[in-house]
Amino acid sequence: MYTIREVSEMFGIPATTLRYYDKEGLLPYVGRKDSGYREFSDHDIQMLRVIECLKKSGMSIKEIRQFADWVQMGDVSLKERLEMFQNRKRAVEQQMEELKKTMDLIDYKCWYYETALAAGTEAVHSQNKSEHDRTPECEILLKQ
Amino acid sequence: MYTIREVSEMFGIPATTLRYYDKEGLLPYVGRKDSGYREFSDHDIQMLRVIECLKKSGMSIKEIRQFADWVQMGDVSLKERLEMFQNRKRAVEQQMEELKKTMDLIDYKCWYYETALAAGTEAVHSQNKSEHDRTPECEILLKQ
DNA sequence: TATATCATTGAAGCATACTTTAAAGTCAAG
DNA sequence: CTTGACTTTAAAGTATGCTTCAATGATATA
Repeated sequence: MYTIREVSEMFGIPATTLRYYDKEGLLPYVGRKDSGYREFSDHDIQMLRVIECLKKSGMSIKEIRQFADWVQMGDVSLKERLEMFQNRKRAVEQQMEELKKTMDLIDYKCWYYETALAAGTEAVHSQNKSEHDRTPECEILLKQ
Repeated sequence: MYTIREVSEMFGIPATTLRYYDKEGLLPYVGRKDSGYREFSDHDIQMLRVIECLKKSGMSIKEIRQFADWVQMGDVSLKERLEMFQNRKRAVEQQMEELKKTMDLIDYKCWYYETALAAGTEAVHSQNKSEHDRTPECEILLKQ
């Protein structure tokens, strides 16, 4: 069993945020001591790991709450939960594709500014179009 | 030259958002007709592509505005702009690593719910720990 | 047992990135 | 030359995800 502060430090999430998640129904199994203090179990730690994962996959608090509700419903919601993770898989695959394209443009811009800096002026990229003959992929990049 | 509507449809960005970007200083070169209507040039289209890229790399409007300011300053800011894109490169590399870890947990959860659904109950994953002997990577996943 | 640190709550506040509204002017087809 | 669709603005509003506040109670250590 862990205090809210221990969990906070474990995840690098502010205690206020953990209380917010609890209030929003994302942590339905967090227990309480007689004093009213929250008691986080290993199960709650697991749940938090999944919450972090779902957040990184692009889900909103509301959508994660739906998942938490399904968890509470037990085996009747197994299908929904499977479908949710399958959808998340697709979403993350798309995000990865997007990031690759983003990286391509960034790589081009790094090259663009490296050569411009070496030349002392950005004009090297507009004055003679011949550079594109040497690096045709840049044109493709800029057209996408 | 393009109207705001044409650019909006070109990028799938609402015209209101384009006006917002303009107001925030992200599109410093957008011209105007005599009527006051915005005129987007190919240069502005390029800028928008870069803005989209920087957004996807995790930059805020404020930070992108800084970049737009550097662009306006000309060659004196070449170093800053190069460093910015180099930083973006690192940021996107980190995001990719994060996404991979996220995907690992999602893949585990897909397997978890596929087998649970096949068994008709989630209990297959708690009743006999022997499953972990067959799939030790799952333990690693859950511990990370 | 004092006291510093930690926890609780509901409610209000905040930052970001838009989005909507309202009133007014422009454009283009018939 | 009208009419309907498009554009302009400033300002207010919205959604999301926290974060802060203020008042109050719990815990731990010297």
